[in-house]
Amino acid sequence: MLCPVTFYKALADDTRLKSLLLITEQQELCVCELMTALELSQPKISRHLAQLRKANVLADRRSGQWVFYSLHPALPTWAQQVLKQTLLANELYLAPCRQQLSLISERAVTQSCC
Amino acid sequence: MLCPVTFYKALADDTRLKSLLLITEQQELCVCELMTALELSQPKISRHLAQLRKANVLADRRSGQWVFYSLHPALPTWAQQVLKQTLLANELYLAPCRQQLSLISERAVTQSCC
DNA sequence: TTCGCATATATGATTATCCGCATATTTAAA
DNA sequence: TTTAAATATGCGGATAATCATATATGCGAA
Repeated sequence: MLCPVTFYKALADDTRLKSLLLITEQQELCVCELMTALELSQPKISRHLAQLRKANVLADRRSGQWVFYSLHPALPTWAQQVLKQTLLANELYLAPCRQQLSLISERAVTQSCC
Repeated sequence: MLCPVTFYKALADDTRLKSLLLITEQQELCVCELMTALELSQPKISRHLAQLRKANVLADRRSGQWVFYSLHPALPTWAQQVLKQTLLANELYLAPCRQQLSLISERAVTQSCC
């Protein structure tokens, strides 16, 4: 059972909120994708993702050397809807991140990964 | 224009979240009502309300010696919906506060105020 | 004007949060 | 088994949030 204030503390940071909204939009992202999308250091991303994991907001799945994060399957419906609404109503907030994300997906066609 | 992360920082504290949800539910509440509803000190309530006021989440209206707080008229629709959804999906979170609130409204019939 | 109630704010101490840096862990490939 | 890539975490140090206490302000009544 997710306490509302715990949930909102998870959203109360720029790095975490952007990560969460990007994951809401893209279903699943790995750490290196978030690193380049947000243009932030690896430990910083990783630490915030760990917080979201501990709060049961995100779930992680390892696939080889990559760890993919997605919304936790047990995340309450109301919390999911809050994320979706925030995403839809704040299109521009994620624009620079999407820009960066699109660059790696192009690169990924030719090169190995992130 | 309200930045999403600013809004969620406003919700990321127990006192503020409960105050906001109570105000969402009751339309308008004064400081002394929130004090007894949350069973917290006057300066503590006042300081958190000031934060919400500065963030343009709440609006204040003075009526004699009382100051009534309500959701800011310019609060974006998405933010209003987030509050409403949180309220509906977390009935029990506010139960003790409502209990305390009902006690003063009974008292208010006979006595002066809060 | 003086008093009392409701509310706001200043101050200093405590605590929580966030960060960079270094290092550990896990996995795949050589 | 050594190496490199991806990810996680330990450890201070800096910054910000929160709190309790004391005090200030604004308003109505006497």
